[in-house]
Amino acid sequence: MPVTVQKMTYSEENYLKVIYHLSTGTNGGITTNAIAHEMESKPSSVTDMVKKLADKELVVYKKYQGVSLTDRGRFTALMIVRKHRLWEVFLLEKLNFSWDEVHDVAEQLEHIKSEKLINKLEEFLDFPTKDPHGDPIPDREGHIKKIDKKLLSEVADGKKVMCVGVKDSSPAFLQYLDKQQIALGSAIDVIAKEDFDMSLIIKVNDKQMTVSNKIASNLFVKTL
Amino acid sequence: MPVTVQKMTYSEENYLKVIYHLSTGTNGGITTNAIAHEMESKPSSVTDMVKKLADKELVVYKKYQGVSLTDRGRFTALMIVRKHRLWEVFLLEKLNFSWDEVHDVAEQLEHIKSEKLINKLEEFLDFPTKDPHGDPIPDREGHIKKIDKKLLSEVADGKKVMCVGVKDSSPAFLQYLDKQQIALGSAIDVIAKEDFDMSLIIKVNDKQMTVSNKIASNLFVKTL
DNA sequence: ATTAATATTTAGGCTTAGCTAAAAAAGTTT
DNA sequence: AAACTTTTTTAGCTAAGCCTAAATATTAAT
Repeated sequence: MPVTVQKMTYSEENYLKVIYHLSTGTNGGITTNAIAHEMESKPSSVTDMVKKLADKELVVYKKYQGVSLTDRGRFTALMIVRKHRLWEVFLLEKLNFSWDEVHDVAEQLEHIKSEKLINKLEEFLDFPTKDPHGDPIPDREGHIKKIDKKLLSEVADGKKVMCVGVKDSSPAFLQYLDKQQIALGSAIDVIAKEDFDMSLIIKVNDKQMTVSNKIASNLFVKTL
Repeated sequence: MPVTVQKMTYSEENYLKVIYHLSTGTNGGITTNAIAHEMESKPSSVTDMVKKLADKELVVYKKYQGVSLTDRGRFTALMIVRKHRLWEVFLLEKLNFSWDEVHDVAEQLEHIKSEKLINKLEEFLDFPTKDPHGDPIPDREGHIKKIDKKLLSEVADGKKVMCVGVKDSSPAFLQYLDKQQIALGSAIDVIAKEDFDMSLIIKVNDKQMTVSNKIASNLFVKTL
Protein backbone atom coordinates (compact mmCIF):
# COMPACT_ATOMS: atom_id res chain seq x y z
CA MET A 1 0.00 0.00 0.00
CA PRO A 2 1.59 3.24 -1.13
CA VAL A 3 1.64 5.99 1.46
CA THR A 4 4.42 8.36 0.52
CA VAL A 5 4.54 10.60 -2.51
CA GLN A 6 8.03 11.24 -3.80
CA LYS A 7 9.36 14.54 -5.03
CA MET A 8 7.82 15.38 -8.38
CA THR A 9 8.24 18.23 -10.79
CA TYR A 10 5.31 20.26 -11.99
CA SER A 11 5.65 18.64 -15.38
CA GLU A 12 5.81 15.08 -14.08
CA GLU A 13 2.67 15.73 -12.09
CA ASN A 14 0.85 16.97 -15.16
CA TYR A 15 1.80 13.93 -17.16
CA LEU A 16 0.71 11.63 -14.38
CA LYS A 17 -2.62 13.39 -14.09
CA VAL A 18 -3.25 13.15 -17.83
CA ILE A 19 -2.36 9.47 -17.85
CA TYR A 20 -4.74 8.96 -14.95
CA HIS A 21 -7.60 10.70 -16.72
CA LEU A 22 -6.99 8.81 -19.94
CA SER A 23 -6.87 5.55 -17.98
CA THR A 24 -10.32 5.82 -16.47
CA GLY A 25 -12.61 4.05 -18.84
CA THR A 26 -9.98 2.17 -20.81
CA ASN A 27 -7.91 -0.58 -19.29
CA GLY A 28 -5.22 -1.07 -21.91
CA GLY A 29 -2.03 0.94 -22.26
CA ILE A 30 -2.36 4.63 -22.95
CA THR A 31 -0.73 5.62 -26.21
CA THR A 32 2.01 8.16 -26.63
CA ASN A 33 -0.12 9.98 -29.15
CA ALA A 34 -3.10 10.29 -26.85
CA ILE A 35 -0.93 11.74 -24.10
CA ALA A 36 0.75 14.16 -26.48
CA HIS A 37 -2.62 15.32 -27.74
CA GLU A 38 -3.97 15.85 -24.24
CA MET A 39 -0.80 17.61 -23.05
CA GLU A 40 -0.66 19.73 -26.19
CA SER A 41 2.89 18.55 -26.71
CA LYS A 42 4.67 16.18 -29.11
CA PRO A 43 4.88 12.38 -29.03
CA SER A 44 8.66 12.52 -28.80
CA SER A 45 8.45 14.63 -25.67
CA VAL A 46 6.01 12.14 -24.22
CA THR A 47 8.37 9.25 -24.85
CA ASP A 48 11.09 11.05 -22.89
CA MET A 49 8.89 11.81 -19.94
CA VAL A 50 7.29 8.40 -19.84
CA LYS A 51 10.73 6.84 -19.54
CA LYS A 52 11.43 9.06 -16.58
CA LEU A 53 8.16 8.14 -14.92
CA ALA A 54 8.91 4.48 -15.56
CA ASP A 55 12.32 4.88 -13.88
CA LYS A 56 10.50 6.25 -10.86
CA GLU A 57 8.11 3.29 -11.02
CA LEU A 58 5.07 5.48 -11.40
CA VAL A 59 4.10 3.92 -14.73
CA VAL A 60 4.76 0.69 -16.55
CA TYR A 61 6.15 1.31 -19.98
CA LYS A 62 7.09 -1.09 -22.78
CA LYS A 63 8.28 0.40 -26.03
CA TYR A 64 5.57 0.79 -28.62
CA GLN A 65 2.96 -0.53 -26.21
CA GLY A 66 1.81 2.51 -24.31
CA VAL A 67 1.87 3.12 -20.58
CA SER A 68 -0.26 2.28 -17.59
CA LEU A 69 -0.09 3.49 -14.00
CA THR A 70 1.49 1.48 -11.22
CA ASP A 71 -0.24 1.50 -7.84
CA ARG A 72 2.14 4.19 -6.73
CA GLY A 73 1.51 6.18 -9.88
CA ARG A 74 -2.24 5.92 -9.48
CA PHE A 75 -2.03 7.00 -5.85
CA THR A 76 0.13 9.97 -6.76
CA ALA A 77 -2.27 10.96 -9.54
CA LEU A 78 -5.23 10.65 -7.19
CA MET A 79 -3.57 12.99 -4.71
CA ILE A 80 -3.21 15.58 -7.47
CA VAL A 81 -6.82 15.14 -8.50
CA ARG A 82 -7.79 15.43 -4.84
CA LYS A 83 -5.97 18.73 -4.52
CA HIS A 84 -7.40 20.06 -7.77
CA ARG A 85 -10.97 19.31 -6.79
CA LEU A 86 -10.70 20.55 -3.23
CA TRP A 87 -9.27 23.82 -4.47
CA GLU A 88 -12.13 24.09 -6.94
CA VAL A 89 -14.62 23.78 -4.11
CA PHE A 90 -12.72 26.43 -2.16
CA LEU A 91 -12.72 28.84 -5.06
CA LEU A 92 -16.42 28.40 -5.71
CA GLU A 93 -17.76 28.27 -2.19
CA LYS A 94 -15.43 30.57 -0.29
CA LEU A 95 -14.18 33.00 -2.90
CA ASN A 96 -17.32 33.11 -5.03
CA PHE A 97 -15.74 32.11 -8.30
CA SER A 98 -18.17 30.81 -10.90
CA TRP A 99 -17.90 27.18 -11.97
CA ASP A 100 -16.35 28.07 -15.30
CA GLU A 101 -13.53 30.01 -13.62
CA VAL A 102 -12.31 27.49 -11.08
CA HIS A 103 -10.48 25.07 -13.33
CA ASP A 104 -7.61 27.23 -14.52
CA VAL A 105 -6.65 28.47 -11.08
CA ALA A 106 -6.98 24.96 -9.62
CA GLU A 107 -4.53 23.79 -12.30
CA GLN A 108 -1.93 25.87 -10.51
CA LEU A 109 -3.02 25.21 -6.95
CA GLU A 110 -2.99 21.44 -7.44
CA HIS A 111 0.82 21.52 -7.48
CA ILE A 112 1.25 23.05 -4.03
CA LYS A 113 3.08 20.53 -1.90
CA SER A 114 1.84 20.24 1.65
CA GLU A 115 -0.15 17.34 2.95
CA LYS A 116 -1.15 19.36 5.97
CA LEU A 117 -2.47 22.15 3.78
CA ILE A 118 -4.74 19.94 1.77
CA ASN A 119 -6.06 18.05 4.76
CA LYS A 120 -6.77 21.27 6.63
CA LEU A 121 -8.43 22.69 3.54
CA GLU A 122 -10.61 19.60 3.27
CA GLU A 123 -11.67 20.06 6.87
CA PHE A 124 -12.29 23.77 6.37
CA LEU A 125 -14.58 22.92 3.44
CA ASP A 126 -16.39 20.35 5.59
CA PHE A 127 -15.23 17.26 3.73
CA PRO A 128 -16.93 17.79 0.38
CA THR A 129 -17.39 14.68 -1.73
CA LYS A 130 -17.83 16.33 -5.12
CA ASP A 131 -16.28 19.24 -6.95
CA PRO A 132 -18.28 21.99 -8.70
CA HIS A 133 -18.50 19.91 -11.89
CA GLY A 134 -19.92 16.89 -10.09
CA ASP A 135 -16.68 14.90 -10.01
CA PRO A 136 -15.88 12.89 -6.88
CA ILE A 137 -13.06 13.98 -4.57
CA PRO A 138 -10.61 11.25 -3.54
CA ASP A 139 -10.06 10.94 0.21
CA ARG A 140 -6.62 11.14 1.82
CA GLU A 141 -6.06 7.41 1.30
CA GLY A 142 -6.77 7.76 -2.39
CA HIS A 143 -10.22 6.19 -2.33
CA ILE A 144 -12.59 7.68 -4.86
CA LYS A 145 -16.32 7.07 -5.05
CA LYS A 146 -17.58 6.07 -8.44
CA ILE A 147 -20.52 8.22 -9.30
CA ASP A 148 -23.45 6.58 -11.02
CA LYS A 149 -23.86 8.53 -14.21
CA LYS A 150 -24.45 8.26 -17.92
CA LEU A 151 -24.42 10.73 -20.75
CA LEU A 152 -27.65 12.55 -21.49
CA SER A 153 -27.23 11.45 -25.11
CA GLU A 154 -27.62 7.82 -24.01
CA VAL A 155 -30.88 8.29 -22.17
CA ALA A 156 -34.04 6.81 -23.72
CA ASP A 157 -37.06 9.01 -24.61
CA GLY A 158 -39.53 9.65 -21.88
CA LYS A 159 -37.07 9.20 -19.01
CA LYS A 160 -36.68 11.71 -16.22
CA VAL A 161 -33.07 12.29 -15.17
CA MET A 162 -31.03 14.60 -12.98
CA CYS A 163 -27.92 16.47 -14.04
CA VAL A 164 -24.95 15.18 -12.02
CA GLY A 165 -21.88 16.31 -13.90
CA VAL A 166 -20.19 17.53 -17.05
CA LYS A 167 -17.74 15.76 -19.30
CA ASP A 168 -16.42 18.90 -20.95
CA SER A 169 -15.68 21.52 -18.32
CA SER A 170 -14.55 24.29 -20.62
CA PRO A 171 -15.77 27.79 -19.79
CA ALA A 172 -17.69 27.94 -23.06
CA PHE A 173 -19.76 24.88 -22.24
CA LEU A 174 -20.28 25.81 -18.60
CA GLN A 175 -21.40 29.29 -19.56
CA TYR A 176 -23.85 27.79 -22.03
CA LEU A 177 -25.32 25.68 -19.22
CA ASP A 178 -25.57 28.74 -16.97
CA LYS A 179 -27.42 30.58 -19.72
CA GLN A 180 -29.89 27.72 -20.08
CA GLN A 181 -30.15 27.51 -16.30
CA ILE A 182 -28.95 23.94 -16.23
CA ALA A 183 -26.99 23.24 -13.07
CA LEU A 184 -25.95 20.24 -11.02
CA GLY A 185 -29.17 18.86 -9.56
CA SER A 186 -31.42 20.15 -12.32
CA ALA A 187 -34.21 17.75 -13.27
CA ILE A 188 -34.36 17.00 -16.99
CA ASP A 189 -37.22 15.31 -18.87
CA VAL A 190 -36.16 13.72 -22.11
CA ILE A 191 -39.14 14.26 -24.36
CA ALA A 192 -37.93 13.11 -27.76
CA LYS A 193 -34.85 12.29 -29.76
CA GLU A 194 -34.40 13.48 -33.34
CA ASP A 195 -32.86 10.61 -35.27
CA PHE A 196 -31.53 12.80 -38.05
CA ASP A 197 -29.00 14.79 -35.99
CA MET A 198 -29.34 13.09 -32.61
CA SER A 199 -30.55 16.30 -31.00
CA LEU A 200 -32.86 16.03 -28.00
CA ILE A 201 -36.00 17.80 -26.98
CA ILE A 202 -35.86 18.16 -23.21
CA LYS A 203 -37.71 19.97 -20.48
CA VAL A 204 -35.71 21.78 -17.78
CA ASN A 205 -37.26 24.05 -15.15
CA ASP A 206 -40.63 23.53 -16.87
CA LYS A 207 -39.18 25.03 -20.02
CA GLN A 208 -38.92 23.00 -23.18
CA MET A 209 -35.82 23.28 -25.34
CA THR A 210 -33.78 21.48 -27.95
CA VAL A 211 -30.16 20.56 -27.31
CA SER A 212 -27.72 19.29 -29.90
CA ASN A 213 -26.00 15.94 -29.62
CA LYS A 214 -22.78 17.77 -28.79
CA ILE A 215 -24.43 19.23 -25.71
CA ALA A 216 -26.16 15.97 -24.76
CA SER A 217 -22.96 13.98 -25.00
CA ASN A 218 -21.14 16.27 -22.59
CA LEU A 219 -23.70 16.26 -19.82
CA PHE A 220 -23.73 13.51 -17.22
CA VAL A 221 -27.07 12.54 -15.72
CA LYS A 222 -28.49 10.04 -13.28
CA THR A 223 -31.72 8.19 -13.97
CA LEU A 224 -34.20 8.75 -11.17
CA MET B 1 2.74 54.12 -13.05
CA PRO B 2 3.08 50.40 -13.54
CA VAL B 3 -0.13 48.45 -13.59
CA THR B 4 0.57 45.23 -15.43
CA VAL B 5 2.83 42.43 -14.28
CA GLN B 6 4.52 40.55 -17.07
CA LYS B 7 5.01 36.81 -17.29
CA MET B 8 7.60 35.72 -14.77
CA THR B 9 9.11 32.39 -13.89
CA TYR B 10 9.10 31.03 -10.39
CA SER B 11 12.81 31.69 -10.17
CA GLU B 12 12.65 35.26 -11.44
CA GLU B 13 9.98 36.00 -8.87
CA ASN B 14 12.14 34.65 -6.08
CA TYR B 15 15.09 36.78 -7.12
CA LEU B 16 12.93 39.85 -7.32
CA LYS B 17 11.49 39.22 -3.90
CA VAL B 18 14.93 38.77 -2.37
CA ILE B 19 16.19 41.93 -4.00
CA TYR B 20 13.16 43.75 -2.65
CA HIS B 21 13.75 42.53 0.89
CA LEU B 22 17.44 43.39 0.76
CA SER B 23 16.56 46.83 -0.58
CA THR B 24 14.38 47.89 2.32
CA GLY B 25 16.67 49.68 4.71
CA THR B 26 19.54 50.22 2.31
CA ASN B 27 19.33 52.55 -0.61
CA GLY B 28 22.45 51.66 -2.53
CA GLY B 29 22.84 48.81 -5.00
CA ILE B 30 22.35 45.29 -3.70
CA THR B 31 25.45 43.15 -4.13
CA THR B 32 25.65 39.91 -6.03
CA ASN B 33 27.05 38.23 -2.97
CA ALA B 34 24.22 39.33 -0.73
CA ILE B 35 21.66 37.99 -3.17
CA ALA B 36 23.52 34.71 -3.59
CA HIS B 37 23.70 34.30 0.15
CA GLU B 38 20.00 34.98 0.61
CA MET B 39 19.00 32.72 -2.28
CA GLU B 40 21.37 30.00 -1.13
CA SER B 41 22.87 29.98 -4.59
CA LYS B 42 26.16 31.10 -6.16
CA PRO B 43 27.23 34.60 -7.20
CA SER B 44 27.72 33.48 -10.78
CA SER B 45 24.12 32.30 -10.95
CA VAL B 46 23.02 35.64 -9.59
CA THR B 47 24.92 37.52 -12.29
CA ASP B 48 23.09 35.50 -14.95
CA MET B 49 19.68 36.10 -13.50
CA VAL B 50 20.27 39.74 -12.77
CA LYS B 51 21.10 40.30 -16.42
CA LYS B 52 17.82 38.70 -17.36
CA LEU B 53 15.90 40.88 -14.93
CA ALA B 54 17.70 43.93 -16.29
CA ASP B 55 16.68 42.97 -19.85
CA LYS B 56 13.10 42.89 -18.63
CA GLU B 57 13.62 46.28 -17.00
CA LEU B 58 12.77 45.03 -13.55
CA VAL B 59 16.13 46.00 -12.11
CA VAL B 60 18.92 48.40 -12.96
CA TYR B 61 22.24 46.66 -13.22
CA LYS B 62 25.72 47.97 -13.86
CA LYS B 63 28.59 45.52 -13.79
CA TYR B 64 30.37 45.32 -10.45
CA GLN B 65 27.96 47.83 -8.94
CA GLY B 66 25.07 45.75 -7.74
CA VAL B 67 21.41 46.04 -8.64
CA SER B 68 18.43 48.10 -7.62
CA LEU B 69 14.77 47.73 -8.47
CA THR B 70 13.03 49.79 -11.13
CA ASP B 71 9.51 51.02 -10.39
CA ARG B 72 8.16 48.10 -12.34
CA GLY B 73 10.44 45.73 -10.47
CA ARG B 74 9.38 47.10 -7.10
CA PHE B 75 5.71 46.87 -8.01
CA THR B 76 6.13 43.28 -9.16
CA ALA B 77 7.98 42.41 -5.97
CA LEU B 78 5.29 44.06 -3.86
CA MET B 79 2.63 41.97 -5.56
CA ILE B 80 4.55 38.83 -4.60
CA VAL B 81 4.94 40.04 -1.02
CA ARG B 82 1.23 40.85 -1.02
CA LYS B 83 0.34 37.35 -2.08
CA HIS B 84 2.74 35.79 0.41
CA ARG B 85 1.33 37.70 3.34
CA LEU B 86 -2.32 37.28 2.42
CA TRP B 87 -1.81 33.52 2.12
CA GLU B 88 -0.12 33.54 5.51
CA VAL B 89 -3.17 35.17 7.03
CA PHE B 90 -5.39 32.59 5.33
CA LEU B 91 -3.35 29.69 6.63
CA LEU B 92 -3.33 31.01 10.18
CA GLU B 93 -6.86 32.29 10.47
CA LYS B 94 -8.85 29.93 8.31
CA LEU B 95 -6.85 26.72 8.34
CA ASN B 96 -5.49 27.03 11.89
CA PHE B 97 -1.83 26.78 11.05
CA SER B 98 0.52 28.07 13.72
CA TRP B 99 2.60 31.14 12.94
CA ASP B 100 5.78 29.13 12.54
CA GLU B 101 4.18 26.90 9.87
CA VAL B 102 2.76 29.49 7.53
CA HIS B 103 5.94 30.72 5.87
CA ASP B 104 6.99 27.62 3.95
CA VAL B 105 3.59 26.98 2.42
CA ALA B 106 3.17 30.67 1.58
CA GLU B 107 6.48 30.47 -0.29
CA GLN B 108 4.74 28.19 -2.72
CA LEU B 109 1.36 29.91 -2.80
CA GLU B 110 2.89 33.30 -3.53
CA HIS B 111 3.64 32.15 -7.08
CA ILE B 112 0.06 31.35 -8.05
CA LYS B 113 -0.87 33.67 -10.87
CA SER B 114 -4.37 35.09 -10.72
CA GLU B 115 -5.16 38.66 -9.83
CA LYS B 116 -8.75 37.72 -9.25
CA LEU B 117 -7.74 35.01 -6.81
CA ILE B 118 -5.67 37.27 -4.64
CA ASN B 119 -8.20 40.08 -4.60
CA LYS B 120 -11.01 37.69 -3.71
CA LEU B 121 -8.82 36.16 -1.03
CA GLU B 122 -8.12 39.58 0.41
CA GLU B 123 -11.83 40.27 0.54
CA PHE B 124 -12.55 36.86 2.10
CA LEU B 125 -10.02 37.65 4.83
CA ASP B 126 -11.64 41.03 5.39
CA PHE B 127 -8.79 43.18 4.13
CA PRO B 128 -6.13 42.42 6.71
CA THR B 129 -3.35 44.98 7.01
CA LYS B 130 -0.72 42.80 8.67
CA ASP B 131 0.47 39.22 8.35
CA PRO B 132 0.94 36.83 11.29
CA HIS B 133 4.49 38.12 11.87
CA GLY B 134 3.37 41.73 12.06
CA ASP B 135 4.50 42.69 8.57
CA PRO B 136 2.28 45.04 6.56
CA ILE B 137 0.36 43.75 3.54
CA PRO B 138 0.66 45.86 0.37
CA ASP B 139 -2.67 46.81 -1.22
CA ARG B 140 -3.54 46.03 -4.82
CA GLU B 141 -1.91 49.23 -6.03
CA GLY B 142 1.32 48.30 -4.33
CA HIS B 143 1.03 50.73 -1.43
CA ILE B 144 2.52 49.44 1.79
CA LYS B 145 2.17 51.01 5.21
CA LYS B 146 5.36 51.54 7.09
CA ILE B 147 5.00 50.18 10.56
CA ASP B 148 6.51 52.12 13.42
CA LYS B 149 8.85 49.69 15.09
CA LYS B 150 12.30 49.26 16.58
CA LEU B 151 14.27 46.30 17.83
CA LEU B 152 13.81 45.33 21.46
CA SER B 153 17.59 45.41 21.77
CA GLU B 154 17.54 49.15 21.06
CA VAL B 155 15.05 50.04 23.76
CA ALA B 156 16.31 51.93 26.84
CA ASP B 157 15.91 50.49 30.35
CA GLY B 158 12.70 51.22 32.14
CA LYS B 159 10.61 51.63 28.97
CA LYS B 160 7.34 49.82 28.39
CA VAL B 161 6.89 48.53 24.83
CA MET B 162 4.60 46.31 22.84
CA CYS B 163 5.65 43.46 20.59
CA VAL B 164 4.69 44.28 16.99
CA GLY B 165 6.73 41.93 14.82
CA VAL B 166 9.67 39.62 14.33
CA LYS B 167 12.77 40.08 12.25
CA ASP B 168 13.68 36.40 12.11
CA SER B 169 10.59 34.36 11.29
CA SER B 170 12.18 30.93 11.44
CA PRO B 171 10.14 28.21 13.13
CA ALA B 172 12.81 27.86 15.82
CA PHE B 173 12.51 31.48 16.89
CA LEU B 174 8.72 31.58 16.64
CA GLN B 175 8.41 28.42 18.70
CA TYR B 176 10.67 29.94 21.32
CA LEU B 177 8.36 32.94 21.51
CA ASP B 178 5.32 30.69 21.82
CA LYS B 179 7.01 28.85 24.66
CA GLN B 180 7.69 32.13 26.46
CA GLN B 181 4.16 33.25 25.68
CA ILE B 182 5.36 36.26 23.77
CA ALA B 183 2.97 37.09 20.94
CA LEU B 184 2.12 40.06 18.76
CA GLY B 185 0.52 42.59 21.10
CA SER B 186 2.29 41.38 24.23
CA ALA B 187 3.33 44.18 26.58
CA ILE B 188 6.99 44.07 27.54
CA ASP B 189 8.69 46.01 30.37
CA VAL B 190 12.39 46.46 29.89
CA ILE B 191 13.76 46.26 33.40
CA ALA B 192 17.51 46.22 32.91
CA LYS B 193 20.23 45.66 30.36
CA GLU B 194 23.34 43.59 31.13
CA ASP B 195 26.29 45.40 29.57
CA PHE B 196 28.51 42.35 29.51
CA ASP B 197 26.49 40.27 27.03
CA MET B 198 23.75 42.72 26.12
CA SER B 199 21.10 40.45 27.51
CA LEU B 200 17.90 42.03 28.82
CA ILE B 201 15.81 41.49 31.88
CA ILE B 202 12.21 41.97 30.85
CA LYS B 203 8.76 41.41 32.25
CA VAL B 204 6.10 39.79 30.07
CA ASN B 205 2.69 38.68 31.32
CA ASP B 206 3.80 39.72 34.81
CA LYS B 207 6.59 37.18 34.62
CA GLN B 208 10.20 38.30 34.76
CA MET B 209 12.74 36.68 32.48
CA THR B 210 16.10 37.20 30.84
CA VAL B 211 16.46 37.23 27.08
CA SER B 212 19.72 37.13 25.17
CA ASN B 213 20.79 39.84 22.76
CA LYS B 214 20.11 37.44 19.91
CA ILE B 215 16.47 37.24 20.96
CA ALA B 216 16.18 40.97 21.64
CA SER B 217 17.61 41.89 18.27
CA ASN B 218 15.04 39.80 16.42
CA LEU B 219 11.94 41.16 18.09
CA PHE B 220 10.29 44.32 16.84
CA VAL B 221 8.53 46.50 19.39
CA LYS B 222 6.67 49.77 19.53
CA THR B 223 7.23 52.22 22.37
CA LEU B 224 3.97 53.02 24.11
C1' DA C 1 51.47 52.80 -5.07
C1' DT C 2 52.08 48.12 -5.21
C1' DT C 3 50.54 43.99 -3.41
C1' DA C 4 47.19 41.05 -1.35
C1' DA C 5 42.52 39.82 -0.52
C1' DT C 6 37.87 39.83 -1.83
C1' DA C 7 34.06 40.32 -4.98
C1' DT C 8 32.25 39.81 -9.48
C1' DT C 9 32.00 38.27 -14.00
C1' DT C 10 32.97 35.15 -17.84
C1' DA C 11 33.45 30.70 -19.92
C1' DG C 12 32.10 26.32 -20.32
C1' DG C 13 29.27 22.34 -18.56
C1' DC C 14 25.23 20.00 -16.64
C1' DT C 15 20.10 18.84 -16.21
C1' DT C 16 15.24 19.34 -17.33
C1' DA C 17 11.90 19.55 -20.59
C1' DG C 18 10.73 20.79 -24.60
C1' DC C 19 11.37 20.66 -29.98
C1' DT C 20 12.27 18.78 -35.22
C1' DA C 21 13.70 15.42 -38.35
C1' DA C 22 15.02 10.85 -39.34
C1' DA C 23 14.78 5.93 -38.30
C1' DA C 24 12.29 2.00 -36.83
C1' DA C 25 8.30 -0.63 -35.51
C1' DA C 26 3.44 -1.67 -35.92
C1' DG C 27 -0.72 -1.76 -38.35
C1' DT C 28 -3.34 -1.67 -42.91
C1' DT C 29 -4.06 -2.34 -47.61
C1' DT C 30 -3.86 -4.40 -51.73
C1' DA D 1 3.38 -11.25 -48.53
C1' DA D 2 4.78 -6.85 -50.07
C1' DA D 3 3.92 -2.07 -49.98
C1' DC D 4 2.14 1.75 -47.82
C1' DT D 5 0.61 4.47 -43.80
C1' DT D 6 0.68 5.61 -39.19
C1' DT D 7 2.72 5.53 -34.76
C1' DT D 8 6.54 5.57 -31.89
C1' DT D 9 11.20 6.06 -30.85
C1' DT D 10 15.85 7.87 -31.42
C1' DA D 11 19.20 11.44 -32.24
C1' DG D 12 20.49 15.80 -31.90
C1' DC D 13 19.31 20.78 -30.88
C1' DT D 14 17.56 24.70 -27.75
C1' DA D 15 16.59 27.54 -23.57
C1' DA D 16 16.37 28.17 -18.57
C1' DG D 17 18.68 27.92 -14.51
C1' DC D 18 21.95 26.22 -12.07
C1' DC D 19 27.01 24.91 -11.23
C1' DT D 20 32.62 25.11 -11.05
C1' DA D 21 36.82 27.07 -12.33
C1' DA D 22 39.29 30.73 -14.34
C1' DA D 23 39.73 35.55 -15.36
C1' DT D 24 39.01 40.23 -14.18
C1' DA D 25 37.59 44.27 -11.13
C1' DT D 26 37.42 46.34 -6.92
C1' DT D 27 38.75 47.13 -2.25
C1' DA D 28 41.95 46.83 1.59
C1' DA D 29 46.55 46.55 3.52
C1' DT D 30 51.24 47.28 3.60
